[in-house]
Amino acid sequence: MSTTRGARARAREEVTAAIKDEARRQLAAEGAAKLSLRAVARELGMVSSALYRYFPSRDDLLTALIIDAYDSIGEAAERADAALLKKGDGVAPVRRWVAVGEAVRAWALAHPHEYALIYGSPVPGYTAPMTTVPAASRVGLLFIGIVRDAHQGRGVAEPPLSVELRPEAERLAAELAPDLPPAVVAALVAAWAQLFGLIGFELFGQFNRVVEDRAAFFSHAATQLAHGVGLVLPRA
Amino acid sequence: MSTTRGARARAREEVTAAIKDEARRQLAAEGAAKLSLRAVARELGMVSSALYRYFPSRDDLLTALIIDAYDSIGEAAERADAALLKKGDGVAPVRRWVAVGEAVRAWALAHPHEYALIYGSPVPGYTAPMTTVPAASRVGLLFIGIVRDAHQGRGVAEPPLSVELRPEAERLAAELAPDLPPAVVAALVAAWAQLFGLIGFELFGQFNRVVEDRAAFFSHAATQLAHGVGLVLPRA
DNA sequence: TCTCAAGCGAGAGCACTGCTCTCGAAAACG
DNA sequence: CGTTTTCGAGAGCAGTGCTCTCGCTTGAGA
Repeated sequence: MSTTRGARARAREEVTAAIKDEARRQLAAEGAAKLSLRAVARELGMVSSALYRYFPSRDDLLTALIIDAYDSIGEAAERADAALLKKGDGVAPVRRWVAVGEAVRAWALAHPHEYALIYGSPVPGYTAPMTTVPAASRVGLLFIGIVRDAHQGRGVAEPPLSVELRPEAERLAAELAPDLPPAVVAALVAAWAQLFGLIGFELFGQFNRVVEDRAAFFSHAATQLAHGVGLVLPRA
Repeated sequence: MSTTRGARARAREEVTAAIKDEARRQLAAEGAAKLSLRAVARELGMVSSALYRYFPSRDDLLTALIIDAYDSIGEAAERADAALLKKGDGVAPVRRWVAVGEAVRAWALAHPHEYALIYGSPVPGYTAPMTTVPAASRVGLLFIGIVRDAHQGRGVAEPPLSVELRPEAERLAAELAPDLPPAVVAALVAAWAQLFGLIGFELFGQFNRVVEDRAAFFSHAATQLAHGVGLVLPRA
């Protein structure tokens, strides 16, 4: 199939991958603002105009990197959860929640510029195209899955829900997890955003000269967030 | 004083202010990435090199805008709190907390690019200079003040605190608010970061196709955050 | 009051960017 | 085999941040 489809197509994929790799290298080294198409081309031994055969613009290259980053952080999160599940079958959902949060944080610390690309401020004029949606959803879906498992195991205490938010909570639940109580889904979405708020503040320097033991701080806060969603502690 | 110090110095301040104003206009219109020194100079009817008499580099202009933005959002938050306090003297701290949160969110929605500048990903080679610290602290200090007032009024229920976080919590309390219990201070710092996480997710598009009634969602989440810090509901 | 250094704007110029267009070679297809 | 598509190279355009030099203006000290 894809091998018979010609050396042409295969070469194209290879060059495309090489461009992305080099771009990712520059991204990690200097940040998105200093990512230069010409520098990428130069490093690859080709001329800048040749690069436009593969990516119609700098923003399209960025978009490709964004999707890859979403997939990378999503996979890191999923692996952390899977590794925990493999250890034993009685894993408390709280532990899974915190482990996934810590995995996300670890990925962010290891790839700060890529994290900034996807969870920081959107770059130029640029609105993320629909193609990024599936990759971007992976971490969120993982959290939903954990809460769902907890709910099926009767491990969820329903969080409070104000009357003002009830309609929105029901809409959220219908769209994201119809099998979960609206109050849980609303709390889940909020906790999801808040978790990334903690990571963003740490990564973007807001915790400088404030929080010192950031790992402990994050784990504690993530645990509290899990409680807020209704995930209860394992019976000690 | 400053008037006798010469028309020279006054002209300098005026030009500096004009540059910042025009830069802020471009920032609001197109974002930090498209802020161009040359375009600012062009709009002001001067040549680009003249601008370097006032700001030694583009990054220095950005830094000035960052400080102004921090001051602006801090002032917006403080005004919201003051306005609430003026209405009556028995204002529940929870209400103040939520009002300040909503003011911060409103400012962010009104100045998305400036918000991205200060709470989004740091721009080029970054490392915010020390000079930004006081302005950057205003919102945080305001939250601390609210919790402190609540504590003096016996309106704080101490949040849970894991043994792992106790040392860090005590350090935080000693540094930020020695008169408050470490558990409260730790929860406060976490809630502070989480609140901006909610705003960032809304502003940077993470809530697109997810949360619809964002105002209600934010108010609810902010209220929950206040409870997490220990601010209790007013006795109904 | 006069003088001279400091402050300032204009202009040219450097190295760099994203992007477009054209041209010739090479590969793929009929 | 010929034709069409694909690709890289090169030149070029408009724009960027930033530096340097050159004169004009202005304000402060002798």
